[in-house]
Amino acid sequence: MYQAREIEQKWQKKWKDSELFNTNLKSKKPKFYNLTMFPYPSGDKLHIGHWYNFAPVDSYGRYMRMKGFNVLQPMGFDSFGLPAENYAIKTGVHPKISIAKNIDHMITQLTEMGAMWDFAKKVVTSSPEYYKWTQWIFCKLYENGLAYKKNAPVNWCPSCQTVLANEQVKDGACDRCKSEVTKKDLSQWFFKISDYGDKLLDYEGLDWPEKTILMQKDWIGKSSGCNINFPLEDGSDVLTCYTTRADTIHSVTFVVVAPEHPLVDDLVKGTKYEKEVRAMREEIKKQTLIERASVSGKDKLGCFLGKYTINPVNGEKIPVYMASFVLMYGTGVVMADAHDQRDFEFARKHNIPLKFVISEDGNEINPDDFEGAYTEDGILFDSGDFSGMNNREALPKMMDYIEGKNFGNKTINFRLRDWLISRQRYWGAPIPVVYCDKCGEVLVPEKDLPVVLPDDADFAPSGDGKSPLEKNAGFKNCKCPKCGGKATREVDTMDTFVCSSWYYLRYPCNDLDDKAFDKATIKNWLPVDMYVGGPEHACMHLLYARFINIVLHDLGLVPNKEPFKKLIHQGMITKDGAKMSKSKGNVVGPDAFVEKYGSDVFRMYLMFMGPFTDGGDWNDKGITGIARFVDRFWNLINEGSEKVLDKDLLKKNLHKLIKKVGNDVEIFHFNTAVSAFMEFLNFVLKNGIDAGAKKVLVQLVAPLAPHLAEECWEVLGGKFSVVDSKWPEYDEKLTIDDTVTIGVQVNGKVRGEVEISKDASKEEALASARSQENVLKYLAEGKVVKEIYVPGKIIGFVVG
RNA sequence: GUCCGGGUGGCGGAAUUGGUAGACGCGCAGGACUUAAAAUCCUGUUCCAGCAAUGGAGUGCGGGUUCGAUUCCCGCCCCGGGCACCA
Repeated sequence: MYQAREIEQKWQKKWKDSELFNTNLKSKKPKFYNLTMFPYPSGDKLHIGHWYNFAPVDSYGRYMRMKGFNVLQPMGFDSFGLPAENYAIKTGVHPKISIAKNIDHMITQLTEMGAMWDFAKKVVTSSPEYYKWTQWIFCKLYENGLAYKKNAPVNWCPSCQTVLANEQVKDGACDRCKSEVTKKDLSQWFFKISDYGDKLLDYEGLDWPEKTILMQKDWIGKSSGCNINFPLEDGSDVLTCYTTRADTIHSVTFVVVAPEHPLVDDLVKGTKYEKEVRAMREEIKKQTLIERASVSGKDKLGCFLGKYTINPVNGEKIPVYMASFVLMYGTGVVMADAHDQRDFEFARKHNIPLKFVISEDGNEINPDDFEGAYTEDGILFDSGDFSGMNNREALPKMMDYIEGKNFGNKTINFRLRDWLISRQRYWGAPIPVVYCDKCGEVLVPEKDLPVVLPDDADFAPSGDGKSPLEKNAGFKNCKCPKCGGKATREVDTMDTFVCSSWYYLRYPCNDLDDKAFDKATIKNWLPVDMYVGGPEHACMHLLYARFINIVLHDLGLVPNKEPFKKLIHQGMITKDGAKMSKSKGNVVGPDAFVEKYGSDVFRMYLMFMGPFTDGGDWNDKGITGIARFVDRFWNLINEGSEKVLDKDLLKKNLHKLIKKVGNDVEIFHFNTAVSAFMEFLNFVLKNGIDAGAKKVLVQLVAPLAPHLAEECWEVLGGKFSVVDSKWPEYDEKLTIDDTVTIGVQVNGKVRGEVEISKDASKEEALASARSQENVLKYLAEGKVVKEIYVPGKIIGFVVG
């Protein structure tokens, strides 16, 4: 019986004492940066999801180490943020204290996992040594015009009492606490990520899941179209509309302005429409994001602004409206027509005339005969010189025409908004800016960093939307770094996603006190070769980190443009099909299973459950299969019969196993790698195994069951440590069988099977198939009209 | 609404440049060992019929292409995820 707990503790101690996992960054071996998204030290325990994510990453890292790479596999803690602060508000325990305690506990558990974390390089984002450099990065962005403060309607979470970035709002609700998000006009800090749309759309050289790239692309939302100028009839102003559908310009019968557009006030000022428009705007503002989006087209709010404008292509006089369905995207003004469903419905409601310019065959059609918009592509009519053309083919030509006539100009738009990074909360990195009576907004110089977060703040939210630091005079009042005069500090803190957007740069440079990172070290170690984390970060952390890295790259601070070369997402572990959560009370804790079966069994079971990217549903029962496997493995190594029945077959199967396990681990298919071990074990328990094969077997299992392998390796007289032994090689020839068993089909139905040489000729194969009684029986039913032989796959007859 | 994934035994899952569907494990049934139990070992296990050989059905549903389809094509249904007034 394998004494898992005892043996695992023995090796955990030895690994620690020997500093086996402290990566020597200067080694001559090829580097491999193996990274998993660092955990948030909330609660004080690793949950099953952490294990499911981390253990396979470690298995992969161990495999790469045995393949001869100098593997850097660091671990750290994303320790700023709301959970710690909310916990503090609830219990009165300072986040600094609870975070330190949780990190300690998590390190103990992470060690029990038996993973080769390099804790010597750990980062803790809430430590001044770290956030000093988060602030420094803020400064770099500020100095280059990429960080700015502006007053804007922003997402506000009434429950978290803070603003949120667009990326942190899901279905109109706070991504953290699910409260409904409202809009609030506040002065906030932004990072100018919207300038980086095109650079972020360049995925050259990245080995990322298609889906993740697609999600980011959708989020960035590049669209090309043109801005078309519609002069007001009275000549007082010009309305610039953004459209991707310049082909419908001849059907435009009205223009619509977004309610938030400053132009609305100018247009109605001093007219009889002023009062009505103002009331309508208030009503629209009262709607939440969800309401505004859920109302169907014909119920949209809006009204006439009392002005007319001229369609530049045909000189027609058309009315100007304001409506809730127009967003502050593009120019915030759109041209409207019968080829858009929203426009169509809005026009019907307000009795605005409509006309078509596209139909299936180019013959004139009339909106009066239609219930809704005509949104299909087709042939243009009533469109001047473009009549008779396919609308999609005409589109680029019409844009050229519009530009040529000076009616407007081609332009590109992105859906991506600037990243709102200020938070009205205590537990975050202070924004290194002060406000001086004399000098105005002043950036804190590098020599004065970090701006230290005070320990004595009253972290309870004030309820007025202001940061708790507002009331901390010791923090707030300061001297201006420029003139030495009286000044106050910025009291907002940074979004934790800023902290996590550069941590991967810090790990290999963690011993530097005088800079965030060292260019030469970065050049050696970045990009991250393998990055593993949840898919929910596609448009948050993964986008932010790319943005920050690209900025640092553009500033010449980081050699590589992209931070993460290969990306993989782990799936989610559920319980009875439901997401595990404390509130549902269905959380499965790993500790009891580790206690009972040991870490190796537990992590191997998680890997055996299914493909890594799929996740799975937790079931207490299945783990016994892995426990049995480990016991049988242990017994085999210690007392397995060395009397081998078939030496050649043993050798062949061993080489097949080497190939299979290596290939599977490389693509994170741990489930089939474990299956292959079981099959091999079942084979050698019958066939017997020799000492050489035992050693190879132990090496192969080392990435998946590190403690078991280390102990077996010692038993077999191997030199410490097994992870520093060379991964076994296989002979391709030995992995191919000389004979194959293939099926014989008659009219597509399997009627027998034959064992033939792998390179048997068609004649040999067919002859062998005809020797089967059952096959002959079916062949006798008619005349053979076709004979099929696919070597190694199938023999087939078609009987007519 | 739209764009991605996915749907295989009682369960987790294997197998796709079209070629014997169900590897491996769990569970279950029977047997061995034991006074007994646990543990362990052996045998069986997609469903239906049959002692068996074997035959029939079968990879969400309905069609199609093919000697042959879980795999390719068309049309649906269901589940998971992303985006959602972006003009």
